Amino acid sequence: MASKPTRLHHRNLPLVLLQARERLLSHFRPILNANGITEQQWRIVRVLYEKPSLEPREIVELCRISSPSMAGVLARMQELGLVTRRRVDHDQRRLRVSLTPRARAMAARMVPQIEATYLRIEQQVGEVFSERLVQALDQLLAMLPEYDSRKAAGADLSQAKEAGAAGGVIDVVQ
Amino acid sequence: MASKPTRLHHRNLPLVLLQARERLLSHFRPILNANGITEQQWRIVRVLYEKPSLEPREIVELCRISSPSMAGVLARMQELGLVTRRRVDHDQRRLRVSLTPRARAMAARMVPQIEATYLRIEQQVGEVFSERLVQALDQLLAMLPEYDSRKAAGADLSQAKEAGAAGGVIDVVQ
DNA sequence: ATCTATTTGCTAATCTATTAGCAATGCCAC
DNA sequence: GTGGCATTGCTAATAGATTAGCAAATAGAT
Repeated sequence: MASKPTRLHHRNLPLVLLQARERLLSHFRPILNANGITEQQWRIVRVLYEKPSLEPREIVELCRISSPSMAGVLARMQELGLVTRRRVDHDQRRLRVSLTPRARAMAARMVPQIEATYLRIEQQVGEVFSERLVQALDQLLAMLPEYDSRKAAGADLSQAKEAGAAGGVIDVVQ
Repeated sequence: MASKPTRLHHRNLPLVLLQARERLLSHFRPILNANGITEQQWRIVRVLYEKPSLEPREIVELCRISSPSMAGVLARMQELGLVTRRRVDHDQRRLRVSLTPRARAMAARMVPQIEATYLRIEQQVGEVFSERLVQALDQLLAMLPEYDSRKAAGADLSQAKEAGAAGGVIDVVQ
């Protein structure tokens, strides 16, 4: 396939994404530190703040935290009095996680600071740019399927096309 | 300060960036696993593959790996026979890190696979989209300065404007 | 020449990611 | 019902991230 290049001609895109994320996080981290919670804990607080309760596998999906990590994170958060965990009656495997009143109060204090930070960032990079960037990232996620390491042979692009069509994706970043 | 919102109106942009990065990495991870190296190790191999040697602080900067992590990563890579470390004569603090021939050979085997994966991804999301996304992320990095937690008061935007002007940044994502 | 301040790489402690695997529960076909 | 099968949450081991801090070496000012 195309003369086997021995040098890399592409930027390290995952690295650029990492750097962009770190740059952004540097603006939010002081707020998290001031409240004594970690990034992952805040992601969980943030999604639980919108709903009365969620199950661990839902939080795993919403916060992009792996299941093995989630076990430890939730245990520590319970230890800190941020969440409660209780079994679901009709299915003893399952679990429901909720914010404690204390965590909910903390989130209410933090939300305005987080929002203010987003506004300050939009002021620096431009609101339009900011919105289009999010849109572009959403499009990437819609067009590029998760790689399934089990089906190594026989590249199947139908999944990508489905995702693209389903999401109503615009041509490009535009 | 616009009336202290108690709900979040912005998408979690760092989370979206994380998800995009993970989605991309899922396509590269099999290559790394097949060669028995981690993401961070590959980032280091990749930059050292282009140059004869680098110093740890340069690698830290290029690979976005924190200095405390770098110590352990380089120690493990030396243990695995991937890199060599030797002191600089005229400055006993400093260090020069190089790839071993074995690591260089491994990189030469991996580069074509990495390149092929980039091409496959570009095929799925569109080459133009891919290039514009990188461009947009570069613009974000140019416009948004690292937050300096030391200067809390007196927001100074001059740094952002300088960076924007210096980089020859286009209006928006476009 | 000496004293101070910075640079460089490192250790320590805690938390999270990744990979593999496992016990318990529930589902479902038979 | 019962035996296969998937789901749910978990543990264990290793690697990295984050925060704080530290010793040695160097550069700069006096």
